[in-house]
Amino acid sequence: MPKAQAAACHDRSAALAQPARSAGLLHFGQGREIFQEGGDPGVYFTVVSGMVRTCKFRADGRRQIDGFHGPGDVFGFELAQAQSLSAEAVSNCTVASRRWRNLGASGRNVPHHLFSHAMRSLARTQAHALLLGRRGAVEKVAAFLAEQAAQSPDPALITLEMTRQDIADYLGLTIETVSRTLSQFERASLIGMATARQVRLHDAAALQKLRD
Amino acid sequence: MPKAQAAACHDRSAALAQPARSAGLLHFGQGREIFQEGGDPGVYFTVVSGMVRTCKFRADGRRQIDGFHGPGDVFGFELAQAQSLSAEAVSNCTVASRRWRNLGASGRNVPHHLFSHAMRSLARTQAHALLLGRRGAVEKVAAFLAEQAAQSPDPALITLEMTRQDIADYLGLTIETVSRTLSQFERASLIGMATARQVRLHDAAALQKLRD
DNA sequence: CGGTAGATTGATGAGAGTCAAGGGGAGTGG
DNA sequence: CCACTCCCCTTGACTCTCATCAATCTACCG
Repeated sequence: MPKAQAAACHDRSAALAQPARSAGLLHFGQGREIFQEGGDPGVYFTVVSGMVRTCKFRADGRRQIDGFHGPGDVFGFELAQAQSLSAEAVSNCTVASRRWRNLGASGRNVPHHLFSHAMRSLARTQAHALLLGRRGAVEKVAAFLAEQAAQSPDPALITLEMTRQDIADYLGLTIETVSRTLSQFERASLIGMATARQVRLHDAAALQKLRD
Repeated sequence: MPKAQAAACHDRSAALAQPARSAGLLHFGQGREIFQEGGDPGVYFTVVSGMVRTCKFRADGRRQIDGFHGPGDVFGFELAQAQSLSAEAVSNCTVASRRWRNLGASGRNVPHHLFSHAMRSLARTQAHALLLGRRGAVEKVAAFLAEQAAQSPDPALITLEMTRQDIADYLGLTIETVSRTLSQFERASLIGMATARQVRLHDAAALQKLRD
């Protein structure tokens, strides 16, 4: 089965160590697993520093990334659902875990911030579904760059914390297609890449057009 | 532009009539618009009978369907976000509208049922994103059939209320590919189609495997 | 100075999109 | 009751994009 190769690229057995615990904050080294499918549904997390990915593993070993989460972002809400995702550290990162009671159908009210987190997760996931619905690698990669630029301190300079494989699994493409599309953008002078992880947007307007 | 053709297939100008109002319940004829992007964010809806689709229209006229909603399902929560979707009646349907205050950051608690709706919308959207991330028409269509079967009174007999175009826009495929894939399933005796809208699952286990 | 993981590039083929031409089925009107 | 029409669906032929397989290339680290 040819797809087994891709699975090996992000073998989960590589991430087994226990995180350091310090005043409710958890630290994870790059690639470490933060929680896995079927974890404790009574907690959720906030990213303090670094970047986290939430993902789903298929039966055939293929991986699909649900989202990238930077400082301030909340993740792990999905645990309340049957939908179980796992989470891993894209880079060295610190996350804060919070316990909460899922009140079930108890009829009690819910703290506003929890509702707010749910709504933001919903918006994020809808945007992702919209992205995945696009046909064409160009549209997807352009949309991805725009998304990253929006979260960057300097919207013209993106520092990608994730690998090409991560991007591919997020966009529903292969690593080669992502790479080729970025090269294509560079040849067209839409972007410049000092290193593979440093992307400068030369023509944001043109990229905007490519998004759709 | 070749894609303009597809846009004409679901021209929104065809749906302009006002719905009948009766005790908070709204009735919509097939194809009618229930709300459009940028509508009143202070209401959400529950399907009483029939089926509703929520969708997004792109600049080039292409349509992407966010979800299908049957009796009991809640939709329109997205209105609270910048993410605006529109909603249309797939079949003749009745929906109940409810008003709610989006409390913003007021710090007050939120009624539990609202939170519950948000979480279910989140789960639904995540499942859809997972579906769209699949590569291959076979996987997508098989997953779609499984999804429909799960909501059907008889899990072995699906009555599709939506057109092939709806299905295609939901799966990120073309109408031809959806049609061909269903025909392929039928030739393989995985399903049987008395009419184009009546699908009998002959081999649910095999379809399950195709989902991946 | 290797060694390794990540990234790029090329060649090739499978699969989905596109364009185009028919087949029903349901409703309408004669 | 039949003919007509419109819309939806299906099927075929062809094109093109992207996945796949394979070979480097680069940067980083021991």
